[in-house]
Amino acid sequence: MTRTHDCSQLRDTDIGEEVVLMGWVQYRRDHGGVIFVDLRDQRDITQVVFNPEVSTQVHEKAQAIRNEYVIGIRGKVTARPADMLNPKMSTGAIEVLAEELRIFSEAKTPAFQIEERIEASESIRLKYRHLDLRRPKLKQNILSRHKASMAARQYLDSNGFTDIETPFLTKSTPEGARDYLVPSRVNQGDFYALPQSPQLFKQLLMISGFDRYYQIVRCFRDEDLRADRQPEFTQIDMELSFVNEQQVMEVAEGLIVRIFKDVLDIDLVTPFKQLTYDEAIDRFGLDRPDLRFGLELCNISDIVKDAGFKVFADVVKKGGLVKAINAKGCATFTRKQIDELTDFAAVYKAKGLAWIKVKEDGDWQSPIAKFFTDEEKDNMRQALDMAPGDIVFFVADQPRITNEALGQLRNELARRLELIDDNRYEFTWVTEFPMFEYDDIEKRYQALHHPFTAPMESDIDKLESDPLEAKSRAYDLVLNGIEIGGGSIRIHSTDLQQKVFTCLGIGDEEARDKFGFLLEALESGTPPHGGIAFGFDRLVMLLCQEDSIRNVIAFPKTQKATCMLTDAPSEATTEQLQELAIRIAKPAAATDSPE
RNA sequence: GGGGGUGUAGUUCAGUUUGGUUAGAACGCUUGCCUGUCACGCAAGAGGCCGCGAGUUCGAGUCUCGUCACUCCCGCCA
Repeated sequence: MTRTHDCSQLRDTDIGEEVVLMGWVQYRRDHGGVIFVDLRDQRDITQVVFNPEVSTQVHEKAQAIRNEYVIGIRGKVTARPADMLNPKMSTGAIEVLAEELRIFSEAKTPAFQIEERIEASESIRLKYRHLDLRRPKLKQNILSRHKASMAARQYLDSNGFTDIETPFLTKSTPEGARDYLVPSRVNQGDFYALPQSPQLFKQLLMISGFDRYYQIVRCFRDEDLRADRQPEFTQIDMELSFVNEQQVMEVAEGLIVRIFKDVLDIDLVTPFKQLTYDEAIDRFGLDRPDLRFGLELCNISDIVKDAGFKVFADVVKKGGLVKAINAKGCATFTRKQIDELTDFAAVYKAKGLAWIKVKEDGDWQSPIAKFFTDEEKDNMRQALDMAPGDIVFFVADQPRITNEALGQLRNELARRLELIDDNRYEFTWVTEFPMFEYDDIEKRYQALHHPFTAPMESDIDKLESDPLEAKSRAYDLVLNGIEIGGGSIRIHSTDLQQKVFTCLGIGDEEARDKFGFLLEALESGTPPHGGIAFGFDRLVMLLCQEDSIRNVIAFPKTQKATCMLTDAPSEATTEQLQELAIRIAKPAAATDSPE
């Protein structure tokens, strides 16, 4: 028996033809006489009919069929009776009258039904991933992912990029995320690290003279998971020589345009918007603004710096920020809703959420209204465009907290007020990031992007004089409030690289030890270069309108980084550990021996 | 590491507020009937460690404490 067609192909033009179809049984409908089977394969569903008038033997055999059995049938394509067409099926004009049946494989009753409309909990779906992948949504997501991947490869190939693989077993780096370690048997006691990204290798490739590199590559970070974070994830990674920021962004935009065209048939308009980091923070509070709605933040620090309301005035005096959002027409918010929003802001460390409702007569209803002079009120009214029916929310705190809390509140308000159009795609670049931020816990500067990002030329002097003011040549691409990619122009001189290491508190010795190979390579003739990496899973998630990257990864991990299908990770055998010279020393609390 | 949510039949859930005697529904499953269904229909039936462990109580799915799993978020992570 040889398959002649798949379950998506047959139409009324095929009537009379003898065909062989193979697939899974979606439904069996036994009418006592005639039996209908909806036969499903990857591509679609075709109805098969077992009629005792055609063959009593085959009909009898078909009675044993159950859902998810894998069968093959040979038969004639026939027209359905005129009033029995099924317009819901692409193959609904025909059916195949079975003359021969093979049951390739029986199937246990599945843990959940292979149907879109049937809900199943995430843990069940993960445990039986092979079944979930049979269902339309997940299957479509995986196919979209493939389309996106093919679009990227074709675009990059036709733009002169070379796909070059880089090692997975590589060297641990001190900056950035926690590494996944792999013990070395040949070199007992030593460990490889799985790459957090191929960053250094792609820079080395530029130094090698491959002037346009790309890779769709797995990356590994041993950090806690989120809906949009898995321990292993995929990047579209690229690097170019002899380019500046604008050139990288242009190529990257072309890539995104191509992917949206091929996957969704959407024509995006380029160039994308560009915001500086400072402007993004000022207007939206976050470095990944969602531009699908307004509700911009307003800095009223100057207006309230001398106000009788000490909470505001003191914050400004200590170098903090007072900012506000006007939720137009939302003065109807109840006390309960305001409390919920206050709790929401508290998650981001805001100590409070002040508010002012503007009543219909223009008067303010607010616990804090009495603290302001008429002039301050007028200024606020003007700055915030306050009209009857509005409610304004305020956060006063250190700049970071004010911006983060109010920026997140902005997103939350938009969700609650349903201001977000799910079918819109608002891209923006965010540029001119700071080089460093200060880590209060480790008492040192940390690279906002990574240690190989070049500073803006005009800011090189600030590396020593005022590191926090130095801006970098980094850029992020943000789509609907989600960072989907980021990159930078890199440092291509040893001197500058060493200066940046110094800022980061990486001494000469440590630099030689950890990055010696890079410093060595930089001295061997390095082209100016830069690149970008896209979070492929996140991108596909957005293309598929999913809210978790687990739904676009064939075999994802749980929030505790386990695989419910294979039960990984699991213990190693004593022999394995001996070969690696590893002894397990779990904390005493983990043993369950009685006291 | 911290906070929230969920956990009851194969699956999705109700029941938990206010403890009470036999834990329900839908879908699925099994069997029988049915020659035009397409989420077929009709009839009958099977199916429960109420996540796990302690405790309170005459009595716990329900209350308390602990614990485990899944999930969302903060921290962490670009």
